Parts: sequence; structure tokens; C-alpha cells
Amino acid sequence: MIIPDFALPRTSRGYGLTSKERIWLIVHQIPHGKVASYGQVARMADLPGYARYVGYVMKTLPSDTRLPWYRVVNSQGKISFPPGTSQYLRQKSLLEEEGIVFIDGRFSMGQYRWQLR
DNA sequence: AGGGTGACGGGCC
DNA sequence: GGGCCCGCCACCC
Repeated sequence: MIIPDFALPRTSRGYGLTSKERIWLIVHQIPHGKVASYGQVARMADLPGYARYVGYVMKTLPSDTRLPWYRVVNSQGKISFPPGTSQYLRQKSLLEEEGIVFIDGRFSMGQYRWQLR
């Protein structure tokens, strides 16, 4: 591209996509049965340090989104909703439908983390 | 406009 | 391990 990345504002860096759009693209690529942490999604979107922003973008998705938002979890292998809430339960069952096994409200990031190559 | 607010993360007991 | 604490940073009043 003509304008180097470092000269562009963070929010429009890379392929002319907004940071929100690049986050959507990463989440879209998380495979069935795998998960990615908020921080991982941020790094893969070339936005290191933007974990909280990834959470915000997930929160603002339309309710009928086709994006697999539920595959985004925290780095501790837990769901980032208060246990017992309807949102927690919905995300947990969606993950369990994909084969992710919870033990004491937690699953193994080592086993389920999406890793390239 | 600026300070409070998180679907975070890592470090340190 | 599990809290707690603090840095993080775009959003939203």
C-alpha cells in the first residue's frame, strides 16, 4: 500500500478495514470446536493490547449475528459472563454442543485453543 | 470534553 | 490455585 501502516491511525490500519472489521474477520475464522481468548483475537487482528475492545465489539454484535462470538473466551479458559446468568448458560451450551468439556466451570485452553499451523 | 466503565490480562502474593 | 490489583484503551454519557 502507498501509506505505510505506522503512519495510519490504529483504527484504520491494515487493508483499509476498521479495527472492528478486522476483529470480525478473525472471530469468523475460529474453527468449530476451538476457542480463542480476547487477547488472542486482538493480537491476530494486529491490535495487541486491545483485549477489552474485543469484548466491547462482541457485546455490540447484533443478536442475530452469524459470527461465532461464543468461541471467544477469556485467557483462563472460562466464560466471561457471571456464572448462572442466561448469557453464561447460552455460551456454555453452544460450546458444549461443539464438544468442549467443562470441568468445574472451566475448560482446557491447552486443548481447545485455536492455533495456526 | 473528560472521567467512569468494562464479554481483558498478567503479575504478585 | 484463586483472589486482588493495576495497566490497558475505545466507548459512552
